[in-house]
Amino acid sequence: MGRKPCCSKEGLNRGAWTAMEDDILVSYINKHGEGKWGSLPRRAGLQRCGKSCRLRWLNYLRPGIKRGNISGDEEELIVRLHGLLGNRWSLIAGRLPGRTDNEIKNYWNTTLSKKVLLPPQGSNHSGFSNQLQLQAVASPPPPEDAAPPDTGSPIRTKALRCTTLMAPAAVQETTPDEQHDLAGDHLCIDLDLDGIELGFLFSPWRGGADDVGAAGDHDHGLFGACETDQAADLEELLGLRDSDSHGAVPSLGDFELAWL
DNA sequence: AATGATCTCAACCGCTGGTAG
DNA sequence: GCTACCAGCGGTTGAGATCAT
Repeated sequence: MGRKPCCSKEGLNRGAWTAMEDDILVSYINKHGEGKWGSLPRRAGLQRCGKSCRLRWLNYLRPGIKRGNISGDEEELIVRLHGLLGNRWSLIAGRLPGRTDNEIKNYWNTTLSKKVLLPPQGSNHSGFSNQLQLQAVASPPPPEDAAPPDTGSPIRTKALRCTTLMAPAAVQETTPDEQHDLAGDHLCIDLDLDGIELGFLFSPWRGGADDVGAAGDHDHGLFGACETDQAADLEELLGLRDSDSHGAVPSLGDFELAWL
């Protein structure tokens, strides 16, 4: 569509950045701020395309970037989020302070994808719990009325329509049988994610059906109806629950913000 | 020590979504 | 509504590092 090809200009530097180029970029951004990547190279006096500058800044030069040594906790978080979100590296990176999407993508492709594909039986030498391995590897079972088997595809995180959000209080007012229904096949949420019902996607995080009867009063999060540690974990993973402030119910707006 | 195989990760490429005109 | 531009995303590449023989 007549789009200007990036980096096609003759005379632009390509490949690895030099220390001097890094200095120029950092000092320019420190002085003028991020943004306007298209014109930044010209204004900063860099022989690079805007995309290259943006990438260099975001993945390497930005303050607060952690490099290397991805911890076990971070690794587990990546696996869990990947099982939920798929290759949405920027979203996953958003839950890992100091990590970039590029780094997580690389780490997944070179290390974690192999680990996760290891058969779960036998020893647990990969460092993941068996449950975690299953969650990461297995696709959730499609709901009966699921639209087209777009299988293996994780959540499409762009919520198109939110039809129902059942408050935990409402759940608690239901009978035990109703609670069972609510927490059985789906969680108490009906978010239409481009044809995919969010509830079933979260179902694998639930414990067994036996857990349902144990629903207590202490969990009041968005996924409170399923009343499992996994649900609580998921809320934290998605930023829907502040680990320090148990009991806070996120608003729908919070929920959407957490996804988008 | 030499050499080929494998791994890692920074950078590039092409595409999409948002938006201003 | 159409077009063009910009920002951002995810897949891929390739140079350098590391490992195995």
